[in-house]
Amino acid sequence: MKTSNHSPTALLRAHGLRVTPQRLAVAEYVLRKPMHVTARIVHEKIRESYPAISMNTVYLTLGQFERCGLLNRFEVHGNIVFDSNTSPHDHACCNRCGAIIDLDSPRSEPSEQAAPLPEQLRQWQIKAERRIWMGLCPACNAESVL
Amino acid sequence: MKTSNHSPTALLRAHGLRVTPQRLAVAEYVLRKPMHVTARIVHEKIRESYPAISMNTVYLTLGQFERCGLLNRFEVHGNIVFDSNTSPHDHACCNRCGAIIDLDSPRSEPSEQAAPLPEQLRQWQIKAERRIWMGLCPACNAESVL
DNA sequence: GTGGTAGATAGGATGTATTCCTATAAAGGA
DNA sequence: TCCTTTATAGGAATACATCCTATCTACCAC
Ligand SMILES: [Mn+2]
Ligand SMILES: [Mn+2]
Ligand SMILES: [Zn+2]
Ligand SMILES: [Zn+2]
Repeated sequence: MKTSNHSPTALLRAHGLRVTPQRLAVAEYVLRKPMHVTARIVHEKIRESYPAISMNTVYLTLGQFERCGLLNRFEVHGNIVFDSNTSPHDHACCNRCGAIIDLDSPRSEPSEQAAPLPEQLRQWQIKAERRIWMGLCPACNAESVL
Repeated sequence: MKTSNHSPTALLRAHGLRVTPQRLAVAEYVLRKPMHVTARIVHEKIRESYPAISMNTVYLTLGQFERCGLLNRFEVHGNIVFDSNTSPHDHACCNRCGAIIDLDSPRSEPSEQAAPLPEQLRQWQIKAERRIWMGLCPACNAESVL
């Protein structure tokens, strides 16, 4: 079993990216498990172990990871969110606390669209479909009743 | 037939908004037909006939219209877009030229969700569902082939 | 009509997320 | 080890949205 192929270092190499401490730190934090992060969150987190990292590097690195297919990007409430779960899925976002959760989409296979492509888009070249439910998460909903 | 009830003036009054020249100008431009506009676009347009209007007033007015249910707000590519088509529908957006089109959703009645509410959201209080297809519109797609 | 008051506007200041620029530093191949 | 290419840090620049406040005005009561 070649675990080296799954290490962050090997992952970077496999995508033609030079292995730098900054990229390793970002990869180890972001790609470890499915998560939703903003550039600011990544910056704050990485600085704990790598205080000199700049915001610019975080943006560049996340953008590269996106271009490599290691991350997806979407927006919610005007913020850019990076998603390390790259399989097709939908989201729900709490309007109050900002929590974002993954939804198990009812798609039988990854390439399948969640919904049939509307008639009007027959001439379009569709790259992505985004679905997001907005509202109050259970915790915030309970608070708002008080 | 009381057409006055459908005039912009009557519309503002019906929603408890004072009738000012600025609000009238915005209402006449934005609520005339279904459209997607940003605050910047509204500002530029209104200034043609009302050069003194400020960006701040445009933001305030659009926000008030939204709270009255006369407009919906969503985001695309980091920009806030106001939609004067307030019936439930989905969108497609061109990644290249930014064009946004309405999609006839396959919803039999306005209150119906376009897709069944996912199991995981049973405890949530959902306020809105957003669906957007991203890609290249026919015109931009043709250009990209050249 | 007039006057008073609550609400609206203009203009500018402020905040914040993202991108751009550039000199320096470092990765990795020869 | 050296060299070339690429990455990084830091700061400037941009762009959008919101906040603040003095002035103005719509409109209601009289
Ligand atoms: Mn996700
Ligand atoms: Mn629309
Ligand atoms: Zn919440
Ligand atoms: Zn286009």
